[in-house]
Amino acid sequence: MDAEAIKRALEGSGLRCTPQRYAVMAFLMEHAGHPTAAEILEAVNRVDPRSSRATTYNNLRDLVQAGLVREVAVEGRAARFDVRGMRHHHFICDRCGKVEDVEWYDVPKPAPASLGKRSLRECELIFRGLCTECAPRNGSQ
Amino acid sequence: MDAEAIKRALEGSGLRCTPQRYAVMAFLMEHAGHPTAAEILEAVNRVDPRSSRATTYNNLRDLVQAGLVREVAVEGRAARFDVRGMRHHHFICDRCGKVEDVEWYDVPKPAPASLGKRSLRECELIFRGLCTECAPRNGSQ
DNA sequence: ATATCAAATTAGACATAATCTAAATACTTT
DNA sequence: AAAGTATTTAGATTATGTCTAATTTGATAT
Repeated sequence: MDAEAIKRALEGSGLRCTPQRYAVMAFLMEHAGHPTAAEILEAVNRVDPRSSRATTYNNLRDLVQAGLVREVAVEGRAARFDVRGMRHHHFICDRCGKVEDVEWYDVPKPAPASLGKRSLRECELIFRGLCTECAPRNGSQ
Repeated sequence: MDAEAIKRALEGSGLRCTPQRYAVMAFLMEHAGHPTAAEILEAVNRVDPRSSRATTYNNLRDLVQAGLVREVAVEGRAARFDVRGMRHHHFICDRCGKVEDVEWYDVPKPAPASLGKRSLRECELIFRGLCTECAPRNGSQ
């Protein structure tokens, strides 16, 4: 989509806009499905095969550190990623494990007493249940 | 702690109360620190070395399926577990990755429109920031 | 332009986490 | 006791992620 915007975002964070790094950002922006590192790598190399596994992992780490990308908190073995654009919550399907976005709304903060000396940066909601595909075939299987 | 309660909980879910399975439950009930499977295995075998890795993983899977144990949604490589006793939210430290419990309070549900046909079972909050230990040494390191 | 230097990329080895397989063992019910 | 099912086990296998050391790239200063 907006090549210039990606370039600016990267350089604004002190990261060079390399082809590999750009490709990771571009893919994440076009695919809100919370892909895993392996999926990102495969997708990037499908278009123009020129990123190694180490580079993809390095870039994901750098982008997360720069705050441009977020590692989503889900159970399950592989890390999943998100562009940190619009804030949103997450819905995780009990049955198929799919992770979907849910429109953002503000969440009441916990009582200061239960936070103690901790410093709070953000709150995120995780909903669980059955996704649109899995809800109908409820109890069964 | 309450050996009989664990036994009843297991059998109520159609699971035999084997020494290995019991040990997993007992350990989880005494340690609210969201241990990984490897930590559970090691702790169980420290007391009375008699559970294999496969068994520990099998039992954790069974206990999660039975709804007695929960796999906590965190980023990071290793799955972490919880007894499904008192409800609580989670706080994840940005710096050291520790996962701590935060006292439960009710969370406003999302607008029906943003859920669509999905069926909602539960909402859980994830807080992020710096834990009591990491908050002081803020920016540094 | 060219030299210089730090940042980024790479292949492949390594490490860690989780699952699978096939055989042995332990309960439960008859 | 016999039969049948659930459970456990060691070790192989897969999946995921990290590290290393060498090379390449790209920005900056000359």
